[in-house]
Order: sequence, then C-alpha cells, then structure tokens
Amino acid sequence: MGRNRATLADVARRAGLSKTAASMVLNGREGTRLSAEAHQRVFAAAEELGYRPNLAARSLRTRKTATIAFVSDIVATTRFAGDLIRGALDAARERDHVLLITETQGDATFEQYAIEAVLDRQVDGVIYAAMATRRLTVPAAILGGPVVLLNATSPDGLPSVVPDDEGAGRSVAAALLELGHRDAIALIGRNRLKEDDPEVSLAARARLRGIRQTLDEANVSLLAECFCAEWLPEHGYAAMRGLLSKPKRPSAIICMNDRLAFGAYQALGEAGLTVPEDISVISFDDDPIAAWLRPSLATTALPHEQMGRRAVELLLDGGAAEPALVPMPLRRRRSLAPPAA
Amino acid sequence: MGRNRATLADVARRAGLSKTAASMVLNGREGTRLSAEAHQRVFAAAEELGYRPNLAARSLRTRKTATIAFVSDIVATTRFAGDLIRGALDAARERDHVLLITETQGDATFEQYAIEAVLDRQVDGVIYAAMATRRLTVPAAILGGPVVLLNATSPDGLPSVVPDDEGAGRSVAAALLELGHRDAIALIGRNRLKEDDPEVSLAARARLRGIRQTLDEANVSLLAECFCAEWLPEHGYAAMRGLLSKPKRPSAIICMNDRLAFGAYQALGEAGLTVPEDISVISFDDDPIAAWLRPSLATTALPHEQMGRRAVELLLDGGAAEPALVPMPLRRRRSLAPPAA
DNA sequence: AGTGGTCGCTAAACTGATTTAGCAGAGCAT
DNA sequence: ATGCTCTGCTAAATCAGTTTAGCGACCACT
Repeated sequence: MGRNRATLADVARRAGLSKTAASMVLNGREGTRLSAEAHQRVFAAAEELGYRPNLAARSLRTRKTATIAFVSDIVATTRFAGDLIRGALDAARERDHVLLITETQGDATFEQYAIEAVLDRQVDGVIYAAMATRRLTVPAAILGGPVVLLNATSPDGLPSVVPDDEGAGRSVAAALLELGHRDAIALIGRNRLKEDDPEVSLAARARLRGIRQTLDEANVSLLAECFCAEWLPEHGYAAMRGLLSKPKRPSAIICMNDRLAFGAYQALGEAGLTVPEDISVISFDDDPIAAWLRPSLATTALPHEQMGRRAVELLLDGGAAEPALVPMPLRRRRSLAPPAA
Repeated sequence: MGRNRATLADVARRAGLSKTAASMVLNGREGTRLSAEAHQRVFAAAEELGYRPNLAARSLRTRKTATIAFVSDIVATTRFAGDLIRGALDAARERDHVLLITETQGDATFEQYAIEAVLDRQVDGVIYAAMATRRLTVPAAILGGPVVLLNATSPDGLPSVVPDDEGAGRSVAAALLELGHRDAIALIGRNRLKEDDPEVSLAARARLRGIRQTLDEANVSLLAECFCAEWLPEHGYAAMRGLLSKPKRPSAIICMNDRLAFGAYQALGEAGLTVPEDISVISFDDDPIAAWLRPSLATTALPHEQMGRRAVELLLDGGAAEPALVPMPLRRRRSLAPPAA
C-alpha cells in the first residue's frame, strides 16, 4: 500500500531547503521567518512530488493520529447503528479525522481487547457508544484521554450525547391531546426492567415521564397501560389483542416503540379495525418500517445521525459537561386522526 | 491518550539486555540464539511494566499497521451494513487487526478524500464495499496494495465476495415446487434497470436466473411477472393488488425482496386473504421484518456477516481470484403451504 | 599456532516526520 | 572595532520501534 511516496526530505531537497524549513512551511507555522520565496518553493516542490506526509512518522513525534476510536457494545443488531456511525463519520471527515471501529459485544474479554487495540494505535479520543440508550461505566483504561459517551450516560459525569426521550414523550402525548383524544388513550410497552434499571434503558423511563407530565397537565389519565416483556412486534400484537378484548375500546394508542406499533397494527388488522379512523396510533423511534406501514405510522425519530455528529464535535471541539440532549422530531403521519365521534 | 507507557528501551533495561534482544524475544523471532534465560527475563520485564509496543513507531519501520480500511459507498442506508461490518470486525479481531471505516456516499470528492485518508494511514489493505450487490470500478489509487471487493465485483478481476443470489433463486423456486405449486406461481419485482445494469444490481438478474432455471427444469412457467420501479413495500402492495384483480389467482408469490413481500402482505390482508392458506409467499434478503410479519415470512438470507468475514480472510490470508460466492440459506417460515385444493 | 565455526548478544543505522537550539550575515549604534 | 538585534535559515535531537552488521568468547580441527 502506497510504496515509494515522496518524503519530506525529498520535498526539501527539491526546494533547495532544509527539512526543517519544509516542515514549517507545510504546517503553516506562524512566527517563522522564512521568506515568501521559500514558501513558494516548498509548496511547488510538494505539489510536484505529490507529497503526502507519513502519518505514522508524524504521530510518533506528535502523539496525535487524527483518528477517533468508535467503541460500541453492539454495532450490528439494531439498524440504527449505521446512522450513529454515519453521523460520526461525517463530522470526523469535516475535521480531517478518521474513525477506527471496534465492538465489545458486551463481552469483557472483547472489551479489553478493543480498548488495548485502540490505545495501542494512540487514538486522539474515544467515542463509547451504546446501542440502547442506557447508563454504563466505562473501562478505566480509556480515561487517560478524551472520551465521549454516545447514546449513554455514565456515573462519572463524562460528556455524553443522548436523545431527548422525555421531550419525545411530551410531543407524543401533546399530538394526541391536540387531536382531541382524552379519556381513551392507552399505552403499550410498560416494562419494569427497562424503566427501573438505567443500565438496561434510560429511554423507557424518560418517555413515560414525558407522556405522564403532558397528560397530567391536561388533567388526563391513561385508559390502560400494557406491560410487555420485550419491545418486539409479537408483544405489541398480544398487548393490542388484550386491549381489544376489554369493554372500553381506546381511541388512541401510544406504543413505546415502532416495533410494538407494528405488532399492534397486526392485531388491529385482524380485528377488522382501521387506523386511524377507529384508532389512532403513535410511537417512538422512526424505524424504517414506520414509513412502510399502511397507514404510515406517526412517531418521534431517534436522531441517531445528529447524535453521532454531536459526539465527534464534543470530543474534538470540547463542550459542556451535562449530557447533550438531542431533540427527537415528531413525524406526523397517517396514523393520527381525531377520535371517532 | 495513554501517556507514560513503558517503551521497549524500558523493558530492555529492566531485563538487563539490549533493545535488539528485547525486540527479538517479544516478536518471537526464529533463529535468534538468545538463551532461554534471556527470553525469560524479557517476558518478565515486559509483563511487570505492562509493556505494549507503540504501533506508530513499529509501522514507521515495518510499513505494517495491522489496520484494514473498510471503504463503502453508503454505510447507513441499509440495515445490512451493520452485519457486513460486524463480520469483518470479528475476522479482523481474530487476526489482530482493526478496521478503519470511511464512506464515499457515492461522491467522487468524498471518495478521493477517503482514499487519501486511508492511504496516509498506511493501511495494510482495503475492503471496498457496496451496499447493494453490484459491479463497480475501484479508484486506481488503492490498487497499490491488497484490495478485496465486498458485495461487489469489478471488471479488473479483483478478489471479491458476493452472495449466491442465483443459488437463492433456485432454493426459492425449489421450495415452492416441493410443496406442489406449479402453474400458479407469480413473481413480484421484475425491474429492467436492476436486471440489465450490473452497476446498479447484480442480484436481480442472478435471482431471476436461478428461479427460471429451476422452474424450467420442472417444466413450469410463471403465471405472472410484475414489474416494480423500486423494491419497496408500496410497490409490492401495488403489484399484489394488480395480481389479485386478475381472473386467475396465484397459489404462490415470489417477491424479489422482503420489503416487496411486506407490501404484498398488506394487499393480501386488505383483500381478506390468508397467508399461507390462500397464498404462499417467499422472498429474498431475510430483513428483520421477515421474522416479524404475521405469519413469519419464508425467505433466503443475505449472509452479510459471513461475507464481511470472508472479505477479511481473503484480504489477509489470500485466496482465489474468482468471486467467492457465499450461500444464501433458506429460512423456512410460516408463509409456505401446499396450494389450496 | 592458526583457522573456522558457533553461540549469545549488542551497537548503530534506519523509518519520516517535528522541534529545539543556534548559526551566519546584515544593519545599525556606539 | 565592538556589541547588539534582527533576519533567514539549518543541524541535530527526538519519537519508539526493527533490522543489519558484527563483536568477543569459546570450541574443534588441522
């Protein structure tokens, strides 16, 4: 890979100057007293030789690599990982940095390995990402340098970037109230584990808090709350069937994520009910299926790309200590309507 | 990041030997005549100091970085990207390598930038990945070192890894024939652009060829073939409605991907038809929605994780010149049944 | 006694950049 | 003539490894 590239010495020789001079000119050092003509000659020589600095040599000296480590627990399982990475990639490129990606798979041995691998490569900083918004403790080994938590917070008060799930909860509730839904709103996706253990999820509790707050302010209480062991379609399906078997049919359903909503749609379809004429549905995440459903599903989008970007910005440009809350925009779609008269 | 680490010189000093000796011992060099005792002392010293070599210094000399570049056109748009990366990540870790990820976004400027960034970092090889299986031409600049194409082939005959779409086509057709479907099989997702332009897709043509071949051998011809402008749910929905409006109802549907099948399910649901009792459905990709649908969708899985893994293996361990075809396993699920009597 | 070979190890060069310390010459005042 | 400052530039050290060339001691053989 890239043999016989011109070196700084080649450039200097061609410009008839010393390596020192060439280095200073190319790095745009202030306060050097090299003549305009010397600058000229160095630039010309570098251009002619197609000079590109050897970054290994540079970082040996400077201890900077223009490389950021992106360490995550699991990159593959959720389709959102790509967006997180893409946002980070974009922001990194803008700052002339590059991303080194590793995965711990939630395994301590792999984590150890991943940390060593990135430390050995002298990365300039680490983005420690979680695929589900949660609290975690970062391995002590990486605390030697800059770290930003992505989609996670830590007890250590490290800089972090998380979605504004509480705000999303408020938006969702407000959207229903606005349409006139009041006393027949049901919630699908309560989950004690997710709500009570911040190491499992921070989203569940925050979303619930947002919903409650807005409903309380309007003096509305939920018609029903369904607990689900997981936030998967089958659980949404079961919950929805449960709701439909009760005497009072809800006018609107809030699902804690789009996959639950997908399951709810299936149950509604089987029951011969129509969204949104019979029942409105609104949800969280903006998974691609939300737009594919019929009718398309209103939801609040996890701003993963934004978050990835913010993490890099925080890491390289520095920033506030308290968690950066990235807003979750409401996607108004066809699954919303006023309650049936 | 990682200041004050022990250096090789520290290890050597502590072991009472030269840097040369320490280096040779730690690298397990054969044919050196260092005593067993010297080995011992070096290992002990390295262990005690928690020595880890500085990879920048090493690669300055050796021109090896134990780093692989993963350059792709678009990492985020498909949910499969994560699997590709994960497979590559796993295989890389097993070989003590790490992945540098960049994205070209199909933009020439970004591509140029990405190539330079990875070349500057002296990566040991490049995996050039496409998110849709297709033919592409790789930028000349990276041809200086090892390159493997992932999910793509090139006219230059570079080593490449692609899914066996033709085999998948055969599996899909065979699965239907096996159940007794013969003269009422319809196909959703024909698309001239995808079939005719290898730079857009290689999958469409290969899948079609596989299907045709197996049906031909059984002397069966397709009842209908629906063209779709894109392989998205809405197009599958429209195609399915079209099919249902015709006099002869199909007994089974082959969809060119799961998203089309998702759309087809929606149309079937609306028409009051049941899968698989009224109509069987089978498809390609094994998108997560396939398992979430009711009934779960039989499909052939894109082996993205395997592919990512193979790419790294090919890059580092070397391998055949012809494209490595990774089999697409058939996932038998609930959407299949014998034709209604 | 001289020659050659093996053993166990090391000094020093080398990779390609950055950075520190400082030199030569010009101009000017004393 | 001396000292001083300023300008424009460079030699050499440095980063932390790998690699080449070779040294001294010891033994065997002629």
